[in-house]
Amino acid sequence: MARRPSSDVSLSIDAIIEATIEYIDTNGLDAFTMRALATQIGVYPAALYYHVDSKAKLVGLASSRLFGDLPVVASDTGWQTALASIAHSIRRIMFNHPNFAPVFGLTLAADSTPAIPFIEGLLGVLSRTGLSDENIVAAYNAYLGLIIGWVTVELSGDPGEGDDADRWRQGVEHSIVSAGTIRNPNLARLLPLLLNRAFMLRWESGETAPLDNGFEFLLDCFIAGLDSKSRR
Amino acid sequence: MARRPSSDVSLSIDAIIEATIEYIDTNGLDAFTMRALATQIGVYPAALYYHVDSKAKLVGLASSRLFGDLPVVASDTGWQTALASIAHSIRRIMFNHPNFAPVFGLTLAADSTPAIPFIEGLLGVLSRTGLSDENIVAAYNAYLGLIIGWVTVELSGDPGEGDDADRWRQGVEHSIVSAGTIRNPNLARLLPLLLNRAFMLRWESGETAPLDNGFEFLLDCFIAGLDSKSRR
DNA sequence: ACCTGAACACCGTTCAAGT
DNA sequence: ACCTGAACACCGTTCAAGT
Repeated sequence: MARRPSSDVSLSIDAIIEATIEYIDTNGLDAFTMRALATQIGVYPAALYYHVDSKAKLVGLASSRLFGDLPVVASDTGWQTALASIAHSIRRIMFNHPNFAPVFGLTLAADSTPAIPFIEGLLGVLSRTGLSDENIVAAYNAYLGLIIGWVTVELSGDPGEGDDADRWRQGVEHSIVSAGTIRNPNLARLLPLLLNRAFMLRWESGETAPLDNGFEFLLDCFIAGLDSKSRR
Repeated sequence: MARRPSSDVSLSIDAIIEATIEYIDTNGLDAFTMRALATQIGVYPAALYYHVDSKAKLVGLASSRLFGDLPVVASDTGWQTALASIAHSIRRIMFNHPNFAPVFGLTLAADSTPAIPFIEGLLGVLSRTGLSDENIVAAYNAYLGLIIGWVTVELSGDPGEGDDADRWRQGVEHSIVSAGTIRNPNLARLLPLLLNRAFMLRWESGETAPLDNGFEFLLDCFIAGLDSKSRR
């Protein structure tokens, strides 16, 4: 309850970022407030503002930090293998911090200086495709946005807990099933495969119901398409 | 300033949703509060809660509404053309409401009953590929998540206005340029093509600096990859 | 049924004052 | 330099009371 002045805790921007990640991981993004973070650290809320500009920037810093130690890929593998490997690494990181899903996109705009070794490595892999420089940049954007964006929506939309969510779940299921009639033959045919396993037709987020098939399919298509483009 | 009891305004869930879209489009998501919305409508804040459960659900309803009238694609075109056309339609809708970027992902989890005609049409297009039912579902998820997710991150990360943003922009540019040295040869070579035109290396969001090349490249790769998969 | 008016329990952020 | 203590200007949401 009472905040301890806690002379043993030395505040620093790094410690604040680490505490932010820990708090959001365990309590969720909605529960994250500057006051709650201050209480957890054992300090007055205003103390945070000596080290941090605003709550929004702090969350952005925490999100960027998560991508800080991306593995640098070995340079002796084929670029197809490397691209698949990097994609799985990023998705794994995001799945390790699902509560950050709504803000992962911010990382792609924030100051990414610490990610430069990763960027350099990725550009190196893409350079091995033999594409033109213009197409390498296009492929870089296509690839990064595809991973971050796709997994972001995969992890989005958790309805939360409680009876309210249960009623919501049943309502969604009922409205979908009752729509799969003669008017919607494709929906009716695919219904068993779609229920809670497809975007717009699910009631769980990727955290509890990952869409592995969809992600692998997308990655396969992208790499295959990149391959056919590079051979031209 | 003073709220008018305004006997001429009849409140309804539809009117509230429309007002929400208008407010967020013009003032931004951060500025959107239940109190501000009430003031704009000319009603007391508590009045909104007679029609709406919570602010979060209202924003979700507004986001879903934006996708409510997606064009149903003609059934006589090739599936490749249809997929490209639908993708561009969705991206256009999202670009018409860039302030909704952080919540577009919610639409893919929310109750999507009004979107069922669109879903049925998309499943019909994908059925024309000749893929197995399992792969049709995988392709459905790959495709929808790719569009919504990619454009979401494309539109994310606007740093806002003001001198603060200007200093941020220059700081990002400087740190990138100074990193493009002998240690990072690929970054150095591609620098002119990357600056403000690539994820993690830009200081404008897609709203002011769209990444058309990246999106077209991704769409091309996906459709080409889907094509090669369907021929097997 | 639908809205008012006021209140409750919070927020992010600022700032003088301490050390 | 770094944190305290208190305050300011807000929030979302609830609820009795009105009509």
